[in-house]
Amino acid sequence: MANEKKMNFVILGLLSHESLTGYEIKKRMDTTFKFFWSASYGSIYPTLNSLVQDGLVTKLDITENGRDKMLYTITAAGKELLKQWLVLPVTKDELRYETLMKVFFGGKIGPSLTLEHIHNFESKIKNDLPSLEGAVQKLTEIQDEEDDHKYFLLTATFGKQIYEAYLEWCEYAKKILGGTSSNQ
Amino acid sequence: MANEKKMNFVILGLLSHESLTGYEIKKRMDTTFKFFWSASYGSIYPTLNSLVQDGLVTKLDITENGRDKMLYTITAAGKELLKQWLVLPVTKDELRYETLMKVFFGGKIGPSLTLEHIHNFESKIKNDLPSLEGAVQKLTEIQDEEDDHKYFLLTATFGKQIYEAYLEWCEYAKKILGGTSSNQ
DNA sequence: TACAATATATATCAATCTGATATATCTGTC
DNA sequence: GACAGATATATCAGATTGATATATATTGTA
Repeated sequence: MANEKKMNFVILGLLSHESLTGYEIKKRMDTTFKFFWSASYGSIYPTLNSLVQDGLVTKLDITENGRDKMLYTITAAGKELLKQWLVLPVTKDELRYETLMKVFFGGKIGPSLTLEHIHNFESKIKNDLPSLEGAVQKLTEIQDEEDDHKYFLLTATFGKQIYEAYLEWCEYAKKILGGTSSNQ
Repeated sequence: MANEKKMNFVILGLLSHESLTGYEIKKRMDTTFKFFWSASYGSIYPTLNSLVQDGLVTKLDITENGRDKMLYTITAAGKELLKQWLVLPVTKDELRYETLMKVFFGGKIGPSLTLEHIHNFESKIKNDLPSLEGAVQKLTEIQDEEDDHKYFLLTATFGKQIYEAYLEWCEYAKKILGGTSSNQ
């Protein structure tokens, strides 16, 4: 249990909220989870198959609008295993920023080319920030005390706050690197 | 070139500053790079061998204190390839926080158990913050305009600022989750 | 109406990386 | 002299990515 792969639990978690297809699971990752987790189809589909094999999820072949889909639903055993995993201590929190790596070695290419990486980073953050702000706004308005919304609000707020910190750092970086006229 | 693995360039970058053993490379990752990049021995040693094969790095078998070491040194070709990679646009910046995942699904286990994850997260951040603050302090005092220190300062400052943002979020999370008396 | 572009949907695989494990020597200390 | 901890290298099963392939439905537009 302790060393089972995490993708199992990420998918069980999503399915604990509602039944989904593999494609929909990928979409959730690319939107809701975007800033703290990601996964590729190459891990989602094989994981779903193994979860079915282990009786943690059931697979239903449905046809919608003349299109074939596999709808996955979590079982009681799946819910139980998810809970067991959720209480285990976190094993890894990882930040892997290629931008920071290129900034670290920026002395090899000079301030002007390094600033390009920082501008690209800033653009991506500015592009993603509004959806996080919207999520925080929407979740703040909900008053329901019983629901999961508190937890969703916490993750969205995390994203909003660190993205704002990123933008502050970008301003600082531009000040530090932009003051020089040399390009190499 | 565009799709060569990143570990090549991380190692070339470190070796562009000074010659190192595989063990020392790992140590740099675990200290200096800790908060924005990591690597295991299982990728470092094989990568070093392939870099030697490609003529980007030379390997020197030395004996120090009666102990055998392999010292790796970057070649001119290696320096050139590193520069070419550094100017390429960043392909991926990734945050993968298991803590956030467990907070997101916190409704399944309740506020009390979710708070434990947040406390653990907070402890780790508080433990790592002083070394980042020390690095920022030290690098700020350096006045040398020609050196790489500006770039090191930028990465250290990034770490300091986001770690501070994390701690602010922890306070907020404790307020949101701590106010309830229910434990499930 | 025809066409292109995009979204929906699943599947597979080589290349890569992690985490664990193994082995061996050196250093400090009790 | 026994033990823990640091130094040093190596390998491998299992997990994951990024690319690629295939096929149908929907939407916009000319």
